[in-house]
Amino acid sequence: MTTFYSEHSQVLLSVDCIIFGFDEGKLKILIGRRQMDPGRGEWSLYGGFVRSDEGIDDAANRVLYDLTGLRNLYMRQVGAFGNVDRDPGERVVSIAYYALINVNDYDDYLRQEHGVEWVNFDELPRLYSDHNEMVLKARKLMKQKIANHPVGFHLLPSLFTLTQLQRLYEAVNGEPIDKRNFRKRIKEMNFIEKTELIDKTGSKRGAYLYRFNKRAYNEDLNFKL
Amino acid sequence: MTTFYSEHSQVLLSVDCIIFGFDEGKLKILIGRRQMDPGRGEWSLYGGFVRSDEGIDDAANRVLYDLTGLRNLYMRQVGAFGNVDRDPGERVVSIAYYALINVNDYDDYLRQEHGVEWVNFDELPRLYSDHNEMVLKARKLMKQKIANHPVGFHLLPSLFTLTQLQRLYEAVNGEPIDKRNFRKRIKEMNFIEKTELIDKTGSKRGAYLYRFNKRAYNEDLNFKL
DNA sequence: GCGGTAAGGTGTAATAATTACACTTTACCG
DNA sequence: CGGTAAAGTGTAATTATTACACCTTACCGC
Repeated sequence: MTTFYSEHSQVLLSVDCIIFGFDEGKLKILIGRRQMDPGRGEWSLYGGFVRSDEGIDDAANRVLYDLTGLRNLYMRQVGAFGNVDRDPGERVVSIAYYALINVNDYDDYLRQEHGVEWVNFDELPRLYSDHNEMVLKARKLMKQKIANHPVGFHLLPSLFTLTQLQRLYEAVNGEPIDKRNFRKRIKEMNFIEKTELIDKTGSKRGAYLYRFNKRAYNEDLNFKL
Repeated sequence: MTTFYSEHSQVLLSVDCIIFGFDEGKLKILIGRRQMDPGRGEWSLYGGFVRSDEGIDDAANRVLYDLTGLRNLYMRQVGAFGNVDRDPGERVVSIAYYALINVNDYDDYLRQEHGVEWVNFDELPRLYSDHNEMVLKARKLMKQKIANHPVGFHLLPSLFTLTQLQRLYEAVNGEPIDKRNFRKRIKEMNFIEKTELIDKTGSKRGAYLYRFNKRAYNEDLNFKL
C-alpha cells in the first residue's frame, strides 16, 4: 500500500459504549469491572479497540454485539475523547457511543458472563479514566434526542402501557409529568397506537398496551414529548 | 514507555475544521483547495494531523491558530468520522470541529496566504472525501447551539446593531424573522445591552449599537432566539 | 432647501400552546 | 364485599407566539 501520510504518527483508537436501559422506573446503565491493566478492577464502560480494517461505527456495533448478542441496536456517537493523558497506559483516543436497549432483550446469563451490571444512572460510581465525562455527555445527547425523536421506544418492550412510557420520560427528564397532559400529547401522535391487548402485571385493573408504528411515523414525522 | 495495548493496531488521526463566518447577510464557511495528494486541488476543509503529544482539542486549536492567527476561538467538536475508506490515501480517522469567527478579525492577507476563501454556505461545492457530511453535521449542531446559547455573537463584531443580529439569525434559521417580535425578545435579555454608540454605515439614519455582556449573562442564564 | 428614499424604531390584539387540576372506574385481594 | 391501587378522562386559566402597519430620521440628489 502506498503511504501518503507516512511522516505522521498514529494513535490507538478505541470505542466505549454507554448502554442505557430502563427498569422499575429508573434509568440504568451497564458498567463492569475493568479486566485489564492499567486500572484493572475499576468500574468502567464496556469498550474495545478499533481494528484497522473496520469503520468506527462498525467497531461500536461489534463491541455492542459482543456484549449483548443483539444486532441493530439503536446507537449514536457521543464524540471523541482525546486528552493526551486520558488513559494511564498509552495514548488512546476513544470514541464514545450510546445505545438504547430494552433490558428484557438482554439475556441475564450473557450479562453475568461479561461481568457487567445495571446500575441506576443517578447512583453511578466513579469510573475509569474519563468515562464519567462520556456518560454525562451521552446522557445530555440522549435526553435531547428522546425529547424530539421517537427513540425512547427502544428502551421499552414493543408493547407498553402509557404509564410505562410516562415513567420513562419522567426518569429521563428527572421530573414528574402530569398524567392527563401527557396522554393528551400521546393522543395527538397517531403513530402511537392503542392495541386491544391489556397488561395486567402493573395493576389490578389492567392497562391497554400501545405500540409504536414506525411506518405511520414516517408519514407524519411529528414527535415531541 | 510500557506498552499495555501493543497487540492493537494504530491509525492516523486528523482534525478538520468547519469555520463559520457571517458577512453581508450570509452565512459563510472557509474552504480551500487541497494542497496534497491524494485529492490535490479538490475543495476541502482545512485540517491537520493530530500529534502523539497533543490532545485532540489542542490539535484543533493549533490548526485553527495556524490558519487564522487567532486564539481562543469559539470551537466545538462535531464528531469523529471513521469509515474505513473515507480517505483514499490511507486509513485516517478524522475529528471534525466547527468554529465561529468574526470575519473582520480575520486578516485577509493571511487568508490568501493559506489559499482559503469564504464561500456562501448554501453554494457549497462538492468537497473532498466526507467533508460535506462533516459540514452538514456541524451546521446542524451550530444551528441548535446558537438558538439556545449566546454564541452567535462570535460571528459579529463586539458592537453590533439589532438588524445585524437579526440578519444573522435569519441566515442561520433560513427564514425571515419579524422585526418587532425579534426586538421584543432582545429587550427581555438584559445581557444584550444597548450602548449610546451609533452605527452609520448601514443606514442614513444610523442605528444603536448593542453589546453582549457575558458577566450579566452568567447571572441570568436565559437565552433563547 | 426640499422631496424621495431606505433603514430604524415602536405596540397591540388574536391565536396557539401549555399548564393546572380532581374525580370515577375497574379488578384484585383479604 | 369493602379497601386499595393504578387506569382513565376534560376543561378552564395562563402564558407564549404570531401577525401586523405606520412614523422617524438623515442622507442624497435635484
